Amino acid sequence: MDANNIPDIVVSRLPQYLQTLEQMIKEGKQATSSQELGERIGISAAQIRKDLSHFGEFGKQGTGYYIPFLIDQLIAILRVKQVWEIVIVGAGDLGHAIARYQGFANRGFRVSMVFDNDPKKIGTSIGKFVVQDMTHLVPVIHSAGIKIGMVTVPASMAQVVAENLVKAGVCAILSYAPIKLNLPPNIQVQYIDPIIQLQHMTYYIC
Amino acid sequence: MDANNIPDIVVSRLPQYLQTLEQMIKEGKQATSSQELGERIGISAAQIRKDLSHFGEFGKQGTGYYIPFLIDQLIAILRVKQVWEIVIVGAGDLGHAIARYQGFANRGFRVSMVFDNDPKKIGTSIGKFVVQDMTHLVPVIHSAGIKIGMVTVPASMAQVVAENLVKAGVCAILSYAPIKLNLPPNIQVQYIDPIIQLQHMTYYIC
DNA sequence: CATTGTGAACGGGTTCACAGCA
DNA sequence: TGCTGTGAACCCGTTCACAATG
Repeated sequence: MDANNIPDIVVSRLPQYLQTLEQMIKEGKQATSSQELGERIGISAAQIRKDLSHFGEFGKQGTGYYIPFLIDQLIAILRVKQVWEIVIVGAGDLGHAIARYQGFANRGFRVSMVFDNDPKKIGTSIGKFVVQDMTHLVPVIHSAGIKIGMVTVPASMAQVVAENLVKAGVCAILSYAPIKLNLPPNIQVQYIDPIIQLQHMTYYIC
Repeated sequence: MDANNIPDIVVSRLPQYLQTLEQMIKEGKQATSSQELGERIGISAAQIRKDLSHFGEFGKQGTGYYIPFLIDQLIAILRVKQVWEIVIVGAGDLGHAIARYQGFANRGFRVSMVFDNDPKKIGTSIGKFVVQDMTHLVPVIHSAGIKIGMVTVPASMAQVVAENLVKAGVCAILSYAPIKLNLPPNIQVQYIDPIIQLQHMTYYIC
């Protein structure tokens, strides 16, 4: 069990483990093995054992892993024991879809606010949210203490929006805009761009 | 320049290169170097040169790369010279958002059809599409010759939907459902699950 | 003279294989 | 007996460093 130099690629697999284990619980399973989990996810059993060993000893020889316990450990490691509030910037189709998505609950997140700069959208309702004016973004988010932002504005606005989120104290950004954001190194950034993934697949296709 | 054993991780970077190069063109740039491109994307210059060298010699010593030429080569390598038709299964909020997204054009893709199994949705319009009955999914997609599908149905339906897409001749699937799909190995599958990416970030956050 | 393309060196993540334990 | 945790071996992608060249 290392102290604190865990490879990022290991961390990136933990949410997958968590997702699959929660699926197993839904199916009524109580226990599993590194082999079973590996087959299900599509990686080797040794990989899973080695990954988990960075954080502790969660299994029992001869028995495997008790799923509720392992889930609990992963939730603690990934720091999703608490529920993180999320702000969405961009109330277009995509922002709408995310704001209304029911899948955040029970996985550690909750959408709390939605912003846009379009006067036609400001003040309108999306589910239980009222779209707020982006002009007030920095102070509002700051005083709410929200640390995670999702960017669903057009590419041309994404950089400015991201910078404002950082000013507001946000330190993790998930961007749907197809451009690289330039932000301080202490800010976590991840991207979702379906076209990048589609182009990856067309290289191999048929 | 290898024949055909290019590491998948290399392929996965090509769409990023393409995206950044297209951005550069928009900014009026005509030429670049591995160093400049690398700084922009956040990877080393050697990495970029080595990656590209798998496919050919696209640069000039002392000069760098002529951007329009490199873009053209990448488009050919990724097989997005043609426009790929896409079918969306699931006409919920997310399916709506994707169907109406204007960003596919010029990047090699076009949404062609939308399906759902909800009688209330079948027959309604989303932009220029009429939502079709999922019951007819297999023959309709098959005869249209569509090879790429996007799955935007609830997790509980995703596996069945994906299997139907495969039956219909689809060989690349981009799934937004938070479960691992079990499909034949010759089918390309990619996933988009924002929560997985959020949990990855919360490990490091603040 | 700046920058590419590339063989060689390096490094770190993955796999192996087995001791240890329930 | 079955399966974990882990040091060691292995492998493969990244970086280095430089000859080649427009």
